[in-house]
Amino acid sequence: MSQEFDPSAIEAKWQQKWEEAKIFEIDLKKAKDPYYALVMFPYPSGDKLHVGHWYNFAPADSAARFMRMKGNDVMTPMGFDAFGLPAENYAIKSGIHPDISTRSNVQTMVKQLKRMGCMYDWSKMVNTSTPEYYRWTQWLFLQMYEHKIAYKKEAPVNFCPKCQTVLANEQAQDGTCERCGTTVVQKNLNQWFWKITDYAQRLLDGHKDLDWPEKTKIMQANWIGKSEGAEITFDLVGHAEKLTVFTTRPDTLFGATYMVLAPEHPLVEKITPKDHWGAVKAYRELVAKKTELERTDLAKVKTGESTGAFVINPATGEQIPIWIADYVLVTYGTGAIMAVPAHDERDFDFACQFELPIKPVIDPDLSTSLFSHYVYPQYALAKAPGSNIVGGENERWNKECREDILRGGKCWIGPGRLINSGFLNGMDVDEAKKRMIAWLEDEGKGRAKTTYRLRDWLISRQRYWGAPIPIVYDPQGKPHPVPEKHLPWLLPTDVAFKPTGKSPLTESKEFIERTEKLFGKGWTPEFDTMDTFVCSSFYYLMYLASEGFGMMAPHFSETKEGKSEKNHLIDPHIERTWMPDSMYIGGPEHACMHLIYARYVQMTLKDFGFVSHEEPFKKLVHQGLITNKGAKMSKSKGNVVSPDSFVERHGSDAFRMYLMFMGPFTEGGDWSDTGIKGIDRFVKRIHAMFTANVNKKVDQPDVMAALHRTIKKVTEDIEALRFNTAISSLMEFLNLLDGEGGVSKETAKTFTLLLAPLAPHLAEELWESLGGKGFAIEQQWPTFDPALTKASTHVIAIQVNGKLRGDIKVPADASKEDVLEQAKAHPNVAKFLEGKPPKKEIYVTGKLVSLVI
RNA sequence: GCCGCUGUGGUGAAAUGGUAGACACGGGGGACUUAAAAUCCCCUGCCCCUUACCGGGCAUGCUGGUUCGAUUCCAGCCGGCGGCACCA
Repeated sequence: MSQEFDPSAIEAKWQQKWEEAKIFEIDLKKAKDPYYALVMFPYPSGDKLHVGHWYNFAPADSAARFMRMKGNDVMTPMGFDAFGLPAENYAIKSGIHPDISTRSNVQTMVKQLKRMGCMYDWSKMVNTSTPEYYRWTQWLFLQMYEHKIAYKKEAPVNFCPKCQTVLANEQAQDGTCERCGTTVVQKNLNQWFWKITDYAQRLLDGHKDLDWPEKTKIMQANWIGKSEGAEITFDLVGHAEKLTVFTTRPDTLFGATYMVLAPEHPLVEKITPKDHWGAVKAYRELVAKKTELERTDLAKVKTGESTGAFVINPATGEQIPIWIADYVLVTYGTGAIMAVPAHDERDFDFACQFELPIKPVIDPDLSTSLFSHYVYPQYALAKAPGSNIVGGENERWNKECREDILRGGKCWIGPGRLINSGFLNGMDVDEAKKRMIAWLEDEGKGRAKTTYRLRDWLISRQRYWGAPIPIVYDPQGKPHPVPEKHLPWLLPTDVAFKPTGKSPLTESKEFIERTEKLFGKGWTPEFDTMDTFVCSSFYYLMYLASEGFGMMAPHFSETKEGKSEKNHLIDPHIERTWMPDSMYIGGPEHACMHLIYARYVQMTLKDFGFVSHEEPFKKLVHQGLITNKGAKMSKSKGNVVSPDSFVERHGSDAFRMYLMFMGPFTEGGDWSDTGIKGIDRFVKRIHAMFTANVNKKVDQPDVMAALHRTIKKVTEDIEALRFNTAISSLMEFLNLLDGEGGVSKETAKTFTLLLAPLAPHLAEELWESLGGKGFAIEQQWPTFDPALTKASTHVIAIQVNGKLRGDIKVPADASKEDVLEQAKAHPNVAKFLEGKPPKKEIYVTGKLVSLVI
């Protein structure tokens, strides 16, 4: 019957034909309907491509092929995020230079990717570790420097004393070194930052125009962490200096009974009197020794120390004590808080621990009078109308509070009305916030203030395998940018990979000599390299920067005719045509890193005038995660599944269809190869049907109706990336043809085109054998005739009181009356009607009758 | 703790207010074969009635609600996954 079917041979044949015809190479300037289909570029790991990559790339390719057949000029590029730690760690272990291992990994992965048969435009490939690429990473740094976005300040790094290396946060996760288990220490280094915080509001505002998963936008919004509140200034007792705090609850100022500074706060030394200094210093040292994990452990008891200093609460005029405690973070707000223990859980815990006064200022009970006989149900405090709990009663109050903790009491953080709060009394929380801010502004003691959790981007890495920061220091240590004409500022190669505790580039003689030769004696280069997230923050532009600009034009850094010409990243016309990217597909793990950095860099480039759009990625989709035995695939767990043997056995078409058929693209799942057989059979049956059984002149009307329904379903499903159901509807149609014993040539060709995005090689082979002209991928996507999708008869389900009691077959144009009549006449239905007329009769056209008795 | 997602046969799943389990895998039975593989055909959620046909009941994590009708919408609870986590 069917001739020998050899997917490997077919796939190799068509991959070669596609390449020879260069049909996937896009002329960026001539595109009329540009569609930029982008996937997150991979890291060229020694693990090669695994099924997770396939699960990302293959369906993305199917979607891109579909868009091409719909008539778009589709550009879908591929590249490598090639700088980074794994190659360097491998070099430390093996002595093999990262450039060599990276190039070899890239080569292997390109080969594997080509075996997939995706329609990548390889002429536009990028590799972030090549000088042609990283000259632009450095150019970006210079732009940031010129626009005062790049700045230097001291910041701690994780350092492993045993390995003598700086560790990324992910490598130091539970406070110990990932590799040797040694306790990680914090070291302060002078490092480069990019001011991303200036863009916090724009990063939030931009979300509204993005077709992104809501989940991802929420994650970013939480990461940016906008808080609105007030900054309040407190006068210190006996000092000229003032203490400023940030609070989201200015309404509770009357309830602020003490202050807390972060242990690292600079005022601590100035305000602590001698008799408290010993204890304060000891506490600071204790905190400094704690690991990040110990410090952020929520289960632990709160610790702290009194400074012996006081401030004046501007609302009450009372003196309140200043403490230091490590539950206050020096990195957020002003590094200091006003503590309102009655209405903040952390302050409440702390106050109970150290017996500090707790003064309620919010009455949670909105339904009863302001002067209810107790303040909180939890506290069960007797309270006379109008009395002030704190005044003169601190001792008793604390005692009862502590008893209450033993009973599981808590503070009140919800809404309510203000009490014990002078001019705020009786107001609700929102109103009181506004009134308090207005009062503070009038008094010159505070103002409305918005704070973000987002921190500036630390881009310095004390690592070798990254783009060198293009900065040199004069003999006085003042930084100067490396002029653009010296880009790429090459990564030196005379470096051994033995960790010394310093940035590896400090070992390079060539690097230091080069700097002195160009800039003068005593000048030194910046020895740190850039975070790899910098490299990946603009790579989507570099794919487009191929003609006369960007990567292919290093000469652009030269001056022409003595004029100083500005370096441009990208041809403005191409940028306007192709950006923002039409579809971006990649993993959700990048929600708060790459996907924020790329948006930020795009915004800065727009501000500098190099691009025309504020947002790089208009539509974003996350593919699901493929796990193995419930765990994320990783080399260290030894559970990485290689696609190669499956591809060899079943072919790329079958393997990619299997991945798509497994379930919804965005959901992923646990890896299992049971079921690949089903797709294997499907592929073989398709081949048999459309080579040996194209034996009909015309197809029956019901076959034609099914065909048009299939076109409709497959079109809508691929558009929505529902590849699993697209494939199952093709299976259903093939099952129907099997029943018919054959198919017409016209229908065979249409089916072949429907298959083309999903099984591209097989589709080409069938297209050729059916006598189609050109490539299948170059054909118009089939359209359906809505009139033909309609069936001539309907099966109507009949429900009595919501339960299915039978069904009837009626012509599609049957009237409601006829259908109801027939439904009631159905013997099993009549049995349940018991001869009585139904109370209610509902007819859903073409589908169902519902009778109520 | 907070935020988000998720829960359906032995398995992957489908159906987003209208016949729950499409399409597959696996399993059982049969055909072909010396045999196996491959291929093809039939059966396959659980329970009850029945020789059989025809029927009936239960079932989408749990408990309620809205509706003629709920896997789908609403409320509360339980389990799983992911993110953030002393952010004032």
